[in-house]
Amino acid sequence: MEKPKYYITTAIAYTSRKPHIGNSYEIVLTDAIARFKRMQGYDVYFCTGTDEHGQKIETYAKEAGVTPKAYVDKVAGEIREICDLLNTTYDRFIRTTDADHERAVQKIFKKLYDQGDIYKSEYEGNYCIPCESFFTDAQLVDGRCPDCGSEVKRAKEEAYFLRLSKYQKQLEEYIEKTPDFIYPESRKKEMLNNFIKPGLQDLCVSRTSFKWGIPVTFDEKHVIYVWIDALSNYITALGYDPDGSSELYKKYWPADVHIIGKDIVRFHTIYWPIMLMALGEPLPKKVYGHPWLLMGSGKMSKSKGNVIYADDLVRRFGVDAVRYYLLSEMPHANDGTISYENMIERYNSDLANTLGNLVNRTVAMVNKYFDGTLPCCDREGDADAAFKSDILSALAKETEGFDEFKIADALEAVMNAAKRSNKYIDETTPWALAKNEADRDRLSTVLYNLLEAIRIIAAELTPFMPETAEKIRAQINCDICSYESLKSFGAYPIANKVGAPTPLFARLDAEALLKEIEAEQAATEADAALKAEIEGVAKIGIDDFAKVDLRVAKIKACEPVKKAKKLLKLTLFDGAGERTVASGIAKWYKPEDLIGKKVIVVSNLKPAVLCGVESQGMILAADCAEDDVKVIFVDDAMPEGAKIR
RNA sequence: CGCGGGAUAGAGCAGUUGGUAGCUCGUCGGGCUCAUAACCCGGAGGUCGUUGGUUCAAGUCCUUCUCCCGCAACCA
Repeated sequence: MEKPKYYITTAIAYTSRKPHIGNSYEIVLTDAIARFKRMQGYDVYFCTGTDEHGQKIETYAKEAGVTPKAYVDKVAGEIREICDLLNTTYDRFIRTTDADHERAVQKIFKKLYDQGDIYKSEYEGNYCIPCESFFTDAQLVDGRCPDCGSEVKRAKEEAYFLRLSKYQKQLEEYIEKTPDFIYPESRKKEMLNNFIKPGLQDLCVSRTSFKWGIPVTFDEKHVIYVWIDALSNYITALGYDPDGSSELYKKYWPADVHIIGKDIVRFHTIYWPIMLMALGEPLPKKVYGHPWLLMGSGKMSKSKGNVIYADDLVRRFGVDAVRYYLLSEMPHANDGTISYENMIERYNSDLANTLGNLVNRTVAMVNKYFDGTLPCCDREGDADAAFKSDILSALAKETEGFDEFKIADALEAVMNAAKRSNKYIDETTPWALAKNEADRDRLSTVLYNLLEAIRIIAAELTPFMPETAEKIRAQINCDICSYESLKSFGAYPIANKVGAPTPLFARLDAEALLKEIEAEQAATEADAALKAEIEGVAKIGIDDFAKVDLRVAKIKACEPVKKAKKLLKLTLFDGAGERTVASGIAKWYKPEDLIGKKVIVVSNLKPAVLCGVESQGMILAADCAEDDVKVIFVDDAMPEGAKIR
């Protein structure tokens, strides 16, 4: 019988910069599922890759002084290295700059255009000249540019559009009729209520404002914008072609699941299905929007200085420990937090103590009492039936966990089997049996049961920790690990001679390690700060500084800005008159703290509209620490309007 | 009232269709000595954020408020 197929994908990673550990979670998660499905007997195709076009990359490349292609080659290389470092088993690593992808995307675009689903029109919007950007009416703030506050001009730009509206109803029906399509469930409502039901606007799918993209074949001044380019990777990777797709495509499409971050659920459950409908192709069966991995309390970001990279973690803890930690610590729906403390704790208690020690003590006993080979396995005892049944029940729990994308639960089921095995050792006290020659067969049976349990555990652990599973198999000298062999007890060959007991995970000294990490972080932070100082701030001449007009001003009035969390609206007297300034300091100051105080205002800053308030300048404040800002107050004796230089 | 998610033991989290509040770590006590100062058992610790309600019964359903966090947007 032919194996059932299973097509699984991650989102493709944007090649703007090196991804941090949060970005890497997705590939590990997907890999665990892919490996499990393979173990279950599915014919799995696992696709991941990189999204490499767009204006942002064009800009970054320019800043770096290299071509966009050179830039993305470098970052895509880094991303792929991380995937490999994390021991992930993707079948294809697609890049949106791959020739086959580009060709297919152009054909898709043409097909949709020819059949009228893509049409040429004008992007009519409000154009801000300084920002060189278009904004919709909804984006404008008081009729001005939301970025710089300048006046905008009604302008038109030629662009191609995809008719989302035409498929809206069809999509709505599909989502409602396919309850499993969007997962977790909570996101489904969000999509339907917030985006689909209010009505879909046709999607702008081309750009003329930058060049770094796949050209539209029949209209060279346009490049294909991210949607059609990036989303279609899931089919082009398999060899989709409007003129006749590959066998690979016919075999694997539709995807069984797209694993993506929760932030892009919208694109995958609205734009992508509609593209497929327009192409007349089947829709993916499921889209799983996984939660975010947070570092400490906030999202990981470079500016917060709390970024952790996969390679740092792997270097310190080993690849399987990192995989274990990511997979066990992430809830299936809520965001998860990671920290070094927690990571070390889990490493010691779960990997070193529970799992590593179980294998170690068992193998040690088999060697110590029987020289590595057990004589028999048929002297049953009271504890055995319950033990075997508990061990065997792990498989169903693990399977259920994977089926529901509750990967941490699946992993926990396996680790519980290891705990159960430790308990069995206590129940049967092999060291006591060893003292009595009459109990020799019983002792052998107990150890056999343990080896068999370990065999099962190692197999079940493979999707999460492939290297460790392999090490365990080497120690027990048995590589029987098929899914079928996990359903009943006793596949371990009695005649096998076990290897030498070698600790799988050495315990970590938490205190020493944390100290070391702290020191290292402090060093890199200092490095980064220094670097920023040297590189980030270019030297300016006195004439540049002279362009900035700083004045002493008195705060006459102050109030919070409605609909803005961070802004305070200040009314300043600068000697010549009153002016309004919006300042993002609401978190640190109350209006009454400020009224009457004197501050420094940048008086010749171009006005900007923020949350409906026109801000005519800015007041100076210092970033004192992570998340701490202090306004610079000046001596009350300084007259309003005094120029500062 | 912009949208959405949270608030459960010292910490981190589970709690499906309402029916005795659980897990991991930590902590305290005990057991064991095969093993990586590991393993096993037990105890303590929670008015499930707040107010009111529905019900025989509410962590779970409805309601008031408070506080956190994402997104949108705005740290001029």
